[in-house]
Amino acid sequence: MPNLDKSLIAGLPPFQKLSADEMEFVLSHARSARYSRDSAIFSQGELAQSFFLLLSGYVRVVRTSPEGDQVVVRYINEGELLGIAIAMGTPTYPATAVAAVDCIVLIWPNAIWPQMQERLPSFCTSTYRTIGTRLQETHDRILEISNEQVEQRVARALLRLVQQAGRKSKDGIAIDFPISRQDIAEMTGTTLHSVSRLLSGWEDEGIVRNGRQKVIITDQPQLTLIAENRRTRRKA
Amino acid sequence: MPNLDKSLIAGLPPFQKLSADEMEFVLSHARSARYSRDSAIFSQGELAQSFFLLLSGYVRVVRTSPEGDQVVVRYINEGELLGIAIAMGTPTYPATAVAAVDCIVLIWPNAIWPQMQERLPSFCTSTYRTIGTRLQETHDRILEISNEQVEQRVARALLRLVQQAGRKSKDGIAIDFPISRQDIAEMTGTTLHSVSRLLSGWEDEGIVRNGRQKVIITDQPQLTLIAENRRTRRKA
DNA sequence: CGGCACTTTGACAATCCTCAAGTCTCGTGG
DNA sequence: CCACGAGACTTGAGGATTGTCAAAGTGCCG
Repeated sequence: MPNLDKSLIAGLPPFQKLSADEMEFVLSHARSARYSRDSAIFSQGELAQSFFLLLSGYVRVVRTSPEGDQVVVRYINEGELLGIAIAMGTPTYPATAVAAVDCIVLIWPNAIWPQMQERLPSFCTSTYRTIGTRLQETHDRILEISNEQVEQRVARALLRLVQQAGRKSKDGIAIDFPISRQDIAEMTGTTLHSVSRLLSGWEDEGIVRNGRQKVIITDQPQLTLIAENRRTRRKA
Repeated sequence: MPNLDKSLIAGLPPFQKLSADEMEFVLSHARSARYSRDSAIFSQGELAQSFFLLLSGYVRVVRTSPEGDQVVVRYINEGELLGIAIAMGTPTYPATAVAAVDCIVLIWPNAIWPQMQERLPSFCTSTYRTIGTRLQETHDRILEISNEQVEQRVARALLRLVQQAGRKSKDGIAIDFPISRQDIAEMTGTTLHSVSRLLSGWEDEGIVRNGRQKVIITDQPQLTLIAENRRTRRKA
């Protein structure tokens, strides 16, 4: 196993308060792996044997219903944990994680979780905070889907993506990973057709620029207006 | 402070594995309180200073958006924890808890959480499992709202209520607490009007019997059919 | 260069929300 | 005990939003 350097994880929230020794301990039990774009890091229903930290790239987490419908649960950024079924007492992964771009992850076997709980309480606290935050974000999403129009929801989703994974390009702010209309639809509870229509309309108004699996936001203030104005009927 | 008897909590999942001494310890830090119907146990945004266990009654947990829209996050049953912001590292309560009927709760100050973490790991593990389960249920709800019609969603919500708080009555299975059309609407992301129409229709078909803040399910198999029989929203 | 996946766009329709007007139930106070 | 009022519920009409169906572009990879 290659040596993993402390600089990989130093400064990341989960490891914020750890001493050099403790980071050594953490890394000594981790291995790293590379996942190429569109490959699965773990799959829904699979027995959870490890938990993960994303070192580089972006991961899309997808949940599938028994009927085969899907939603995008979230996108994971660099430095975030994923697959932490062990911390939730779940024997299997509750969703599927797919590399949205080529990714590098650290992997720990679930077996060391008890030790970490004992020796690194600050790490665990951080993990539980992460789960709590995600629960609340999910509730906010239910509020959104329940009470807002498709237009607002898509606008908000884009703004969140900009916030989370925006990268300055010369035309505006681009989402830093490939994302399809279908993906956006699965984030907002609508269809790819509606998303496509909205994006086309916004492009005509100079708010975004569209491409294949690509969205560039060129007028964020205007998009924010759309997200907040419930029920602004704009005509051609 | 009145003496709290171990029999109050013995057998409840969070305290399953505790010794008599440990239960003594837990109870020595708890106080009990009574909340009358429609009163708030804690409020969204309020500084979280305690966590709770519902001994008797039912509690409705509601989340409100900045715009004032509400959704019912869940109903809490007897024996369940609520207001466990401390376990999620949240300084304030993320939702409001309202007594759906007269309730009795146990209350612990957040200050003793660190001690419990240290002395009663099984209790904490159970708490984290609870949070994990709720996160997954919430994701399932997003799947439902995103992909199913109003009719299916309301049917499913009723079935879940039956499962969770069904009580045999001579006509069928009644929901064991008062629940309005508006409440059901806020559970399913629709309007009280749509819920009312559906329930009226189902009453005509002999599937339910309706009353003021009351629903009795008389034909559960038929309702299950409605919940599952969905016009799929699938794409090519 | 061919094929595939992604995207766009039009036409149409239905689900479900909004608005509006009642009716019914129940608790409270006279 | 009865009347009253407020909150809960029902129901109808109408139409906007947005999903469905269909078909044709378009960019990209091998």
